[in-house]
Amino acid sequence: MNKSRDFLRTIVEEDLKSGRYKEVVTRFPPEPNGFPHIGHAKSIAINFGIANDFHGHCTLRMDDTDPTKEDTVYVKALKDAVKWLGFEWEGDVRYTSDYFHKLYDYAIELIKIGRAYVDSLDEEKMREYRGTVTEPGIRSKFANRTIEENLDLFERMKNGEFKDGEHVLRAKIDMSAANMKMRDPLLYRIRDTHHFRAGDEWSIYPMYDFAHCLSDYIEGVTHSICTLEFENNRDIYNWVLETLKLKPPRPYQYEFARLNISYTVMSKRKLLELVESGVVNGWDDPRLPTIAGYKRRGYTPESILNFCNQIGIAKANSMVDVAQLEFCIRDDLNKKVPRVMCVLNPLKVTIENYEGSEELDAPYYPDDVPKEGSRKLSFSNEIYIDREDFNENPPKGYFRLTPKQSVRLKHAYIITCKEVIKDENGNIVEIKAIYHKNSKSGSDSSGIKVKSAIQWVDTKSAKKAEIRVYDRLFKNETPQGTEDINPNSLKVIKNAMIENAVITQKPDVRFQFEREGYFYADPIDYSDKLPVFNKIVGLKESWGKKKKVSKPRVQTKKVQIEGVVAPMNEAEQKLFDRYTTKLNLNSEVANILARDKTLSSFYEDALSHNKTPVTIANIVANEVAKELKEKQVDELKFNPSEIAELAKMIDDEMISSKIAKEVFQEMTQNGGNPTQIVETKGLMQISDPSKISPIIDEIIAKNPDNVAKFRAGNSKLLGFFVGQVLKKTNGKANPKVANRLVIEKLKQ
RNA sequence: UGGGGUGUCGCCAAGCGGUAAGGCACUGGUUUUUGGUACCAGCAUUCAGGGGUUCGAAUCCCUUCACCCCAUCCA
Repeated sequence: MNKSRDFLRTIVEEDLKSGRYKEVVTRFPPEPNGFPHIGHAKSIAINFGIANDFHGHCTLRMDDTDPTKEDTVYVKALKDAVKWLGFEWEGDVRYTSDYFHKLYDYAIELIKIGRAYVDSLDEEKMREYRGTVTEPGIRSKFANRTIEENLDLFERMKNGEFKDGEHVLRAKIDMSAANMKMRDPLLYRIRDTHHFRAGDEWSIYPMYDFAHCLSDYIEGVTHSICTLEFENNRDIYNWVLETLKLKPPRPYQYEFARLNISYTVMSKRKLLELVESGVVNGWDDPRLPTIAGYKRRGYTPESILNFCNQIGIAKANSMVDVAQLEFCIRDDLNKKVPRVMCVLNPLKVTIENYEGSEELDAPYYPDDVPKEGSRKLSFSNEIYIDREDFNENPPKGYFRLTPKQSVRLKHAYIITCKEVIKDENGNIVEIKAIYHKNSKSGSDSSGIKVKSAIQWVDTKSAKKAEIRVYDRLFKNETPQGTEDINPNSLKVIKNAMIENAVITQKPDVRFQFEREGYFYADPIDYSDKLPVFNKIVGLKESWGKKKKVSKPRVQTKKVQIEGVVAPMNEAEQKLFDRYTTKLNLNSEVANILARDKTLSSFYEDALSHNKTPVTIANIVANEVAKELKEKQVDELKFNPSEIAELAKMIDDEMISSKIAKEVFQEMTQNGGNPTQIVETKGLMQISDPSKISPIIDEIIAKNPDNVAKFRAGNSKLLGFFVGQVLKKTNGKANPKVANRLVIEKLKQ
């Protein structure tokens, strides 16, 4: 864990420190109705990661409350994903369906205390009665059923006496709640469907909002972490646990932003569409952001996990650049994977002055990768190089083979082009070259300088291989649908030639094909007879890129239209006028006070104790206003007269405004008289220059770099020095005096 | 539109009143038998906009704007 924790870890740490929980318990709770994707990986990394970091544990729970959509194939995929990423769940896999009996009992309990009822409205009516976001809803007449009636009906629902949709169980909360989710949410619905685990035992199934919080509670979860779209559901989560009066400790819900990656889609629906329409070849298509897809493509779990760590956890909706993921896999593979040679697009080269054949020593790793191992490479007068590595009319800056430019064959000799053979259409079909005998790799005494070393394979020993080159699935950064599909997302190269050392390796191996990228032996289609490799990711390229036009950055000044502010009513206007003219408040402060009834009466009250209207106004309009955002006046631990007293101390320069904030902080938390707080805490301001001066000297002596920077014109640093003085004096130094003194001393 | 959220570099993201972290991307340079890697250097006088409070504001207050979520018997 690094120094700056994400907000979730901060919460967990505080809860552990405060003793709210003895141990942290999280859970990864997917619904088994689809294949997991990299968004799930983020959630897995968060939940299991937090549990690991704080020595707690994490459960894996299948949230299987909708029998119409769920299936065991997804359960398997989900379990595989967690395991593949290297995590272990606590105990057995849990299922919400395991808790159906307990959940049913809780529902009965809710009915018994009059907080749940059986509603028999049809779907349409129910929607109508729910109201809209701006209008309150109406309670169903069935909400008046007696407890006995509800109990009876609910039991009969369970027993399968009714058809789907005839009745539901609802929580009795508030049909006019501003939060739409709280308008008597559904708890149970009738589903005459076979459940993949519970079989046909149940005719009713609990809804997410009822099942989830209680399942968390049953499992002893402490921190229930989910994505942002559940923010509105948090109220129900709390309502259920609170009205059931469950024995503490109970879980609390926290939300984070789900993962989006550019050039791909993440929603279950869109993924399903791609698979079903045949745009991709199944859920494990290497172009898909599914775990199965990344796995088949050749991504390592380490790289995915590292990616999850890099992107962080926050609440802002965001879209991560794929480049970040690509960096992670390159970074991982660079350290791990052997380099071999493969020619994707072969061009024959005949070396006219070479006879016979030989075996060349070729290490698997470059010098900067601390790994051992090498293989023998056979070399003869007929080899293949990549067509891209020869150019008859090279552009400027081309480093490879040309009629005039020699090149090194990696691990072998330097060759020079002598003749270009073309077919009747003018296509290059062969290169005739000569090699330089004394330029052998490792014992080069030729003195020839070349600009690059290229990969090659010997025609006699090389094997044919199929290479599947994957590119991003979509053309757009934020694809909407199939219309944005990149038609070239898969290119199959049938005639690539690969050095035979590769073939002797077992599957589940990754290689770097030199100068091309990282490749993975396809776990399904690979055979020694027809090797098939998937391109995981290319090497970082700086040559091709230069030619691209870099978009000129258009610096547009942000212009924003100001909205209209509601005009003040007559009383507010009168108040405003009095404040600005009589009391000399600035218009902004006067405006804040005049428009807020509680604030203005608080202010008036304070004013009766002390006649320094401006200082009091500033405190009321800023500090008191902050408190009143979350509290009612009668909840405040301080009163107007104490605020007036605080203001007086500021005016008398007994304390600085900085200290005043600290005192105010204390007043809000524990109450108390400001004068007393200042006395007991010894917060009286130090304004005597002779006391502050030596401290400044000390700081100046300790920070010669910053002194130099300040003198060079970095005036921001004034804040740094004053800050240090304040720190040394526990905030008591008079900052105005300190400011003046620092400037004086540094100007010398 | 009512409610709930979120705005810090091209993309993520720290920061919680005292010098705007870090990663990716990008741009130079050094090393290099991968146009890879590694290394060095450069990349926010400014935190959605406007006001206010303060010696000092990304952080506190007011206000405006933009985006996301909520009216499934889905989760």
